[in-house]
Amino acid sequence: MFCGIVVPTGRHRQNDAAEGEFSVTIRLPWVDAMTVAVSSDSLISPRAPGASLKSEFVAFKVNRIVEAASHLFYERGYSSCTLDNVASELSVTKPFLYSYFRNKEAILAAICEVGISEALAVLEDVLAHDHGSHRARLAEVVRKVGRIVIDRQEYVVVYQREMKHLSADDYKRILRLRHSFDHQIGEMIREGVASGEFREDIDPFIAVWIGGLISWIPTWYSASGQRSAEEVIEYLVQAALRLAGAE
Amino acid sequence: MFCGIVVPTGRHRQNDAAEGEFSVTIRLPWVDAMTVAVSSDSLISPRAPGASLKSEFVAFKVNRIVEAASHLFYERGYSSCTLDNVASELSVTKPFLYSYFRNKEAILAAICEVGISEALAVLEDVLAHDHGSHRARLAEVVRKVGRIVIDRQEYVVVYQREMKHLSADDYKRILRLRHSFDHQIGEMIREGVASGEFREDIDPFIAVWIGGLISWIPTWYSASGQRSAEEVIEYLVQAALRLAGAE
DNA sequence: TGTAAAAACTACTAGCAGGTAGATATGTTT
DNA sequence: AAACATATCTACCTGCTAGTAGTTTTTACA
Repeated sequence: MFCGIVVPTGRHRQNDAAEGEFSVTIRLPWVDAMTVAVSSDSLISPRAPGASLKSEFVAFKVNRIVEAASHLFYERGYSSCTLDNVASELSVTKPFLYSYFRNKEAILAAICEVGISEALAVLEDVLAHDHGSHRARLAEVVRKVGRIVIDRQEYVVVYQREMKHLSADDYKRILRLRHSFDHQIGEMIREGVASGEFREDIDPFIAVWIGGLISWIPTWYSASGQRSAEEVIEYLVQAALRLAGAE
Repeated sequence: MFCGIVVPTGRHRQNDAAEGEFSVTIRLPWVDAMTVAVSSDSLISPRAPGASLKSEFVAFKVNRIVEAASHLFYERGYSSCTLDNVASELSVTKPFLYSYFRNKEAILAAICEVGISEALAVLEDVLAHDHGSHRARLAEVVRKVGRIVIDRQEYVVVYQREMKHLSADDYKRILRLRHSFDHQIGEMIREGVASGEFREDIDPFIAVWIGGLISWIPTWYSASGQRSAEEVIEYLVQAALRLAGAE
């Protein structure tokens, strides 16, 4: 709609009530990172119900910024990539970015949050449902998280490499998400061992090794390479089960 | 000796012949990255035989620079870390660095080369000796490379994260080393499968998964953490053998 | 079509960081 | 001790980049 960022929609309509409600969350014009991951639609998460068209516009633009920045941060590194680079990638100008993000670091925080919050959501979804066995549950978590790190490849790599540039507050917030994820994975494996489905003689920190398998994928996987994402994920699941001694 | 970089030696002696010979390799004062990894002593590789005392001084200072830069690049990232930071870490000045390295990127190249060239040396050493079985040979390679990535933790992480900032030439040179390493590991595993010692139904790219296990260690291992390096390495070997189906 | 509000832009600043020229200090040899 | 060579430093330049103030353009709606 504006300057290369075309909002995909039909008619514009003002919804004052909804806008008022939502401004608590969106905090225009300083959209903070937390909100980004939750409120954006197509790329990052489902449309927030009850959001006004206007806030959807904002979420859409925020998303496009995060997407473009993620790609450039991935290629050139966070510190070497200028906001002018990001802006020109989107055919907008730097002050445009500043009307959606407090500063450069806030864009990074939004990127870092994508991968980990999606992984956490998937994990909690799997844990909430019954899968018959601990083995099946582990396989399902690994399969889904594997899918995320492949789909969000650039986000994940940027997160891994550039997290040190986050402000203290953002760093703590994102680390909390990460710890919650790690903790739940660890628990899941402990339960599998206790149930007798996984071998008892495995490394008590086996979750770390499985995490390595998964975390390393985004650095070597190439969408244009020989192996399809599906193939990689199947072998990943096989490798994870073998590490857990649950073949 | 000068300004915080104390060369640990007794007397100074001039050895014109040796100096002349060596200047081919050392190329004073523009020591390039290749030479660094080969010519430096205590930290990176054994003393080059026949080197003059003078060239040892140079190698020592180059080493100290690489060490300090590696640490700061690890903590702050390559692009965010200034050469003034590196210089003040060593209590020297920026032009001092420039008399040992062509530019900032050359320091990065030296860092990147440490881990991969050591790993390659270890791999070729293991392959040159008989280990009785393919299983034992794989275990030995994994054990030794695991030790390197732990000992050279910061170097390896900087390499993984910052390689994109290398000049095209340095990039190509270091990537060649890396490819040679990957290729030989792949061959080793193929031989193990062919011999019947490893399972046949494993992922043909299993070396990539084992590589992930190893490459991920430097990002989570902490020398001050609960687990000793030896313990981590033993579990690493166990995990690698299990992935190869060679328990 | 006119008008007010929102969105985006142009043009700028201040500070920083890579890199260098020339001065100074240190060591060596006779 | 003088003279030369080497090593290191001081002081600077230049280009770049995060962030901003104020102006212009676009949109929504009467």
